[in-house]
Order: sequence, then C-alpha cells, then structure tokens
Amino acid sequence: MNEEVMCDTTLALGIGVGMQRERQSKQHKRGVWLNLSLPLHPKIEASDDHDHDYHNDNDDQDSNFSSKTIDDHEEQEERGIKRSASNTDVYNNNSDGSRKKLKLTTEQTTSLENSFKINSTLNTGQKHELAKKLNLLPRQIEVWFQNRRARTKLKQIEQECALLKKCCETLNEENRRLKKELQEVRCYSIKFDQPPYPPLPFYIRYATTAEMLHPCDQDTKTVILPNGGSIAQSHAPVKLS
DNA sequence: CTCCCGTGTACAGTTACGTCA
DNA sequence: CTTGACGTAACTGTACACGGG
Repeated sequence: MNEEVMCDTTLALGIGVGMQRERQSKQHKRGVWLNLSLPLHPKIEASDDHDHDYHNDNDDQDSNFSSKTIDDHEEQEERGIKRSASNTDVYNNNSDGSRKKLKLTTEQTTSLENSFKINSTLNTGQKHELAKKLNLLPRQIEVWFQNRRARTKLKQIEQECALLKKCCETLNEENRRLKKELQEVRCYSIKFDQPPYPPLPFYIRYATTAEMLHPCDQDTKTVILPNGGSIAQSHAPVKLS
C-alpha cells in the first residue's frame, strides 16, 4: 500500500461515524392484551411495578396492567416454554437473585454469526424465526445482534486507529526527510551563492509554510538569510526563516 | 395538517457473570 | 484457593422513526 492510498482522507472521515440507521417499517399491526402475569425477574419483583423480565425499553411508564404488544405476548409465551426447557433457561436466576449468564452453544453462535454475515440487523420476523430455530428468546437474539454490532464497530475502529498511526509515522518520516533535504539545499545555495541546484521541487519552492519559506518583495530578487545577509535568487524571492 | 402518545429498535455505555492464566 | 484480566450476555438510558388517535 502506498502512502497516498494510506492517507486517503476518506479514512479519517470514516472514523467515528456510526452505521447508517435503517429504520424498519412495522411488519404488522400490533394487538393489545392485558398483562396479568406475575413478574419473573427477582430484581423486577423487588421494584414491584414493572413487567420486564427481559426489559422493554419503553415499559418504564407501564403499570402491572399496562397494554402490551403481541410481540411481547409471544415472547412471554416463548419464555414460558423456555422456563420448562433446560439449558437455555437464562431467566431462572440464582436463588440469591444474582444474574445467571447464558453461555451460547457452538451451534447457536455459528448460526447467529452466519445470520450476521448475511445481515447485521434483523427485522421482527427474522428475529422471531431465528429465536425459534435456536430455542432462544427474541430478546436474546436482539441483544446478541446489538452486542455483535458493537464488537464489529470496535474492531473496525481499532483497525482504523492502527492504520492512522502507521500513516502518521510515515508522514513524520517524510517530514524529517524533507526538512533535511531543504537544509541541504539551503547550504548549497549559500555556499555557492547561486540558486538552488538541482531545482527545488515545486512544493518547496512555493511552499507557504511559515516554518519553511515566506514570500517577500518580487522586485528585490534576493533571498534574505536568517543572519541578515542576502543572496541572489532567480526563483521566486523568499525569506529564509 | 399538526401534535401527542405508544411502540419498536438502534446505539453507547455500563454491569455482572463465567472463564482462564 | 485467590485474584485480576478478559470476553460477552444482559441491562440502562436515550434518540429516532413510524403509525394511530
């Protein structure tokens, strides 16, 4: 990879920019049902108000008798199945109320990874389908994809940081080389009292960097030296700092 | 048409559990 | 056996889009 490619500005612009959000249109009309079920999560039970065993972000205002969507209802039912199931019963917490962490099986992880490769976001239908297939809750699928996207983004940022660091090192090296080259040219010009030879690259002859060169009066046709002296100059007149 | 509300989902950040050196 | 680091499932808070009243 050459330096130009490495320093492509699109790289820098990409940093910190999140993925484009694609809102999914609602798949179906949502029914309403009366939630009379008992909370299952010990933590929630303690709070004595909400039903979010696995939480719904917007449940906060809901009462015990709040309306719920069909999606939630389906998940409640699936949870009921899960509670009678064995290895995926993550919501049966420890007796002391501590969180029990699910360990996904190899098959589940592989399947989730494959789905992620195809599409990093899932619509409601895909989510439920995958949940059914893997014997997990739709919420767990959702969480897994959220975490997976976060991991992907983090890894991408790390890679871009490494690339930028490398690019920075390359530029510093180039900067040192150019400074050295400029110094040599200055020495040559002063020593032989004549214009730089071989000719300076355009980016040095016409550089505007204060550190390097300053434009001065065109008519003088001289280069003003740092010590106050001057030399003849056939190129654009400059003042050496 | 506009406003408000409920709902669903995304993301960033955090917490906490399980594993391993 | 203990401990700290690490990976990651799960959670919290917030923002936004969308549809319906």
